[in-house]
Amino acid sequence: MPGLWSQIYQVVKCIPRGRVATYGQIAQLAGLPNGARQVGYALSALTDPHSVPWQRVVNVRGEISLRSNPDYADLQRKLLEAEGVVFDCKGRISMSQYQWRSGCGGVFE
DNA sequence: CTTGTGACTGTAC
DNA sequence: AGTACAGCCACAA
Repeated sequence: MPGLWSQIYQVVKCIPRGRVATYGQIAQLAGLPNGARQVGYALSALTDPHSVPWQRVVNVRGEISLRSNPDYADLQRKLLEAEGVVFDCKGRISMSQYQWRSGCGGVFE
């Protein structure tokens, strides 16, 4: 039985390439309807960034959040652009166009 | 157990 | 559009 954080990581891994998801969305899919902050905390505590597409997680406004590491924010944007995600002049993503619509195999739908 | 902190979100001004 | 505040949850001290 995986813990809540493992559940969060699992959901993040389900985000398809070229798509993004919000913290609240992931929280809900992971079983934490009000745990958006916890999702951020889980990602900040990520010990294995290599196996989790954390770059596909953004806030509900379509912006990159990263508070303590603006350095990583730049990396996140680069990675997303490499996947085909386009940022507008204000550094935001068109969520209506890129937000991931859950479809992890049937359970989440 | 209480307090502070954080990669969040929604409402109000 | 931006700023301020208040809920929210898990973790460290």
